Amino acid sequence: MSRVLNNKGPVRDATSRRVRAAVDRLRYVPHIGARSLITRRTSVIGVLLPDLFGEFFSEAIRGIDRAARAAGYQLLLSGLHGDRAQTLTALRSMRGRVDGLVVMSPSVDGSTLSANLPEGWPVILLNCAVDGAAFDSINIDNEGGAAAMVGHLASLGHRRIVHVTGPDDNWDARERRGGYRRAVRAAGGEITRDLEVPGDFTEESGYRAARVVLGMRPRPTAIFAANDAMAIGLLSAFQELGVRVPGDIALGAFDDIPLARFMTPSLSSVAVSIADLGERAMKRLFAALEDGSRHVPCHETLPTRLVARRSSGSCSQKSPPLSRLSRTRRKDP
Amino acid sequence: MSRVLNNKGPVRDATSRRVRAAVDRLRYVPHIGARSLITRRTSVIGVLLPDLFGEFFSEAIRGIDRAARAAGYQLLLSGLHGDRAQTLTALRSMRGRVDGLVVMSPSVDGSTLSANLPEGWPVILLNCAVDGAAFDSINIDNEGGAAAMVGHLASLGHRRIVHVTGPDDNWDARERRGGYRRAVRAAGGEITRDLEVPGDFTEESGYRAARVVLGMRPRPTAIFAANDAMAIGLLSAFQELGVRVPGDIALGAFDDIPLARFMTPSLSSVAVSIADLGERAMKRLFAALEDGSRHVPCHETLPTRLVARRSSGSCSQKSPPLSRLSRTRRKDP
DNA sequence: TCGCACAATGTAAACGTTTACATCGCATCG
DNA sequence: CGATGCGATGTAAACGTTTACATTGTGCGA
Repeated sequence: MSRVLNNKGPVRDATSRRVRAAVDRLRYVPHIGARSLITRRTSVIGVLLPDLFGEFFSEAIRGIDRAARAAGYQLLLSGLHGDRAQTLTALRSMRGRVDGLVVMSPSVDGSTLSANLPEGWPVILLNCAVDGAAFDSINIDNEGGAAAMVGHLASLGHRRIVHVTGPDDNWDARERRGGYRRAVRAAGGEITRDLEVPGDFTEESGYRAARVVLGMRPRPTAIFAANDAMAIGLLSAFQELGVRVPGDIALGAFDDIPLARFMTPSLSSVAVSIADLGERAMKRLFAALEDGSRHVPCHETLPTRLVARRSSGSCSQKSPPLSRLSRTRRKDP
Repeated sequence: MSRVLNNKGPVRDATSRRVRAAVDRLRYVPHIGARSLITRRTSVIGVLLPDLFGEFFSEAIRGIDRAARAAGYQLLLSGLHGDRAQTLTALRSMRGRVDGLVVMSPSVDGSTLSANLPEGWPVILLNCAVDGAAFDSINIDNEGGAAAMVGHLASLGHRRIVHVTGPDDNWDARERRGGYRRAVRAAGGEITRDLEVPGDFTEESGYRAARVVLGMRPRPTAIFAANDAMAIGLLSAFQELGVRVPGDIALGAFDDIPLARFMTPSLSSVAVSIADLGERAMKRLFAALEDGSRHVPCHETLPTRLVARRSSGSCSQKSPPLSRLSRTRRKDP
């Protein structure tokens, strides 16, 4: 019976033993679905991610899972592939299955989201272009990180700095471009639309951007790529074309994926602890869950860290120190 | 009412419209949890993974999610950190929440698993050390892949080939060691316990193994690392110590993570399509779901592909071809 | 005109838990 | 000795759906 399994209400010791014996004998396991119907809590958190791809995603999940496990929650995962209808479907099928929601969707606009999100649900938005106080949110300091990288390049003497952008409909991309512009302006550098080469966060678009950049006159002396993947594409192209980095042109990027330090030359980038982002989001979600309906949404911005390596020309370090090795632990082959 | 939402039973057009109007007006959304109580299906698949870490895991999830989404299923994710009790807890809290299970757990033994798995549940085992016909299973051809890599090294003239192993309790690791031994024997090479250096799949253990290998007399001419992460550790150590690869010592590994081709020198490895593994598993699971109780468990082994790059000394290719670039697409920064 | 078949709709049981409440036995106290 | 209170246990309603079944309404052939 329910009272002995959950230690609720008074129950005599003998009875408890008798019940437990029967439970064992019949291999009875409670049906969690039925329980959550009456309890109105599922111990499940819904997680909506933009794309199930690459290090970024896996890091985010790792942080989220760590916090969830610690709090006794499970994760209902959904990777929404940018499609609006799919987002809606995913949201809908979460109803009645989850206690709260973590949504990371840099390319979905705020109104769509808030229109389809259930009223009273605890929701944490990660890196969403949603303004206002409607929901809790945690964002990466894209603007500050980008400005730091561009400032770093400027401090090395560069004044003609190209920015290879991310997609226009991506919130992170827009923020990073903003940081780029601010830093260029602050450094008294040149700021034109021509210096912004459109990309889409893929390696391939970086590869293509390389030729565009090399065609510019006078040739820019530095590039800030909006993410590491595009920087890798740029490096590949430069290597093929015999352009030396950072000798002929300096390069900085954003994300600091594990690959970055293994590139030749090693890639200067802006690091952000994605796992922390996820873990933090969950902690806030649990807090909101406790507070119930009387919860004031709050907004947080996670700082970034500039990692100067060889591609920006600031550092002559040859090999990575061992201390960083252990970070990339892989339990599974 | 249920009949109009699900298009079951006869219902007049006018009534249907009237009901739908009310549904819209009240913003009614069905409670999926309650529905699954009576229908006895949840449209959710439980996924148990060894560790939520790195490319390997994210690729697996990606394949699983792709197939699940296509079939209208959602994913209940759980990363079990090797702990037996946690595995049991995870399994238990899946009861009543999922229609089927995908379990990837290279370090859990078969008896533990089959003892705690519900009787009639459709379950697919990935890379598990579970023998017999109890459950469906899909495995990677670790043995064959390892043998291919070692054979590749032998064909380049190497006879004294070291194997840096994975953890002993890991099924993949044991299989790969078996492949190593078979290939060495077949090539008439030296086969001693001394040539097997213990590792644990981490970069750090690879780094440490490097010094062990360099201390051997006569010095081995080639190394087969049981996974890429350890090979990266080896490369770091060799670089620091001024040992040239493949000049002084050749190196081959296993997994072909995206990083492999960006290392200097680029890393020869054994590729396996993890995403395919996941997708395949889901398809089989759905098939089992259809068949109901009358389903014969079947076992499958996924082939691997040898990718010879510079670290093994077989190939002088300098930069990766563009065609491979698009594979590493990252939607999110 | 009266059944009759059949389509449309209303009704209630069922799924497997939790929990509020009723009941019962027992000891203590007036 | 009977009333009171309390700890232990039994009972049934509730959660939000689906579905089998009962009921009602309608047109049609006999």
